[in-house]
Amino acid sequence: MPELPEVETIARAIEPDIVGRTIVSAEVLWARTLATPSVKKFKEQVQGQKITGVSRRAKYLILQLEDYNLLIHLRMSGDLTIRKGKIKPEKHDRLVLSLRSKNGKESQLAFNDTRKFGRIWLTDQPETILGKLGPEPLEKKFTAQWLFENLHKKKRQLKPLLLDQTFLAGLGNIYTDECLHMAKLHPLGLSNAISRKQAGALSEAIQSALKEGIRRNGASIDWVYRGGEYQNYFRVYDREGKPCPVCGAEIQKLIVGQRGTHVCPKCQPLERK
DNA sequence: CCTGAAACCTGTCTGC
DNA sequence: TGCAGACAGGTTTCAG
Repeated sequence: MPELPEVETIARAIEPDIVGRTIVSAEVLWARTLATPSVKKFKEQVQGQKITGVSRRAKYLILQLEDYNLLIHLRMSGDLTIRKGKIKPEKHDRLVLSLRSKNGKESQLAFNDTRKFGRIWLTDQPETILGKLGPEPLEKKFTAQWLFENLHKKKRQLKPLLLDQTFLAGLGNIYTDECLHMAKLHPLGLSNAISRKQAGALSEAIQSALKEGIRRNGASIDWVYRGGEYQNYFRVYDREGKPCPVCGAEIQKLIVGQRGTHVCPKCQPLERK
């Protein structure tokens, strides 16, 4: 499910329900969910910590605790939900934090992750994990100029490069297809062949696709539903065989960097190779 | 440096 | 109906 707009949506949704609460205990139902530290240390260290803030960097959710940061990466199928009271874990719950508010109300923050790819880190050195990420596409460091210069430092296929979180942070398979279509660029185009004008169009497209995703509370597909609506506005993603909203040509599906990739053959021509 | 393949997992859908 | 195979929003690691 989660790319930048979905993670942002979840961060905003859970923030009011968890900030100010104290973690009473932790239940770890799938040990490998914990990237660091060990289950034993995790339980000891997290217990008694008050949650002081919630934020997002790239696709990581960050729960700020008094003495640590709790980093959560949802990967393919992870989700976070708040449950009131004391209840049994649900199917596919991998880690559950029991919380208590000032007035003694109990609730739980559950990390549910069907495919078990998600990871959680408890650390006082978040930079060791977040430090290698590229810029946030919605922050001021990310400009048309920055994008042009950095695309030209590499000679890589556009789509895999945009998916590379050390290059730019937050895009995933859906939003990359959408923004390449908006910018009329082919996913297999080479990064160093992009003109200034194309880089400008791409930077605009990236920001507008992500902002639209956030505005619509992300995309909800399959079994994960958060009330997001962006899936109803896909231009190319998951629309193989359907008409391009711009020119009416049939959307084609191909594989790029092992990922299903959707393009309009007319709007996004591939110039040679 | 760049690309592609495989691995990590479970569930759903498609085609025979 | 059953079953094999493909595929799914992400990332890491390895081979060439």
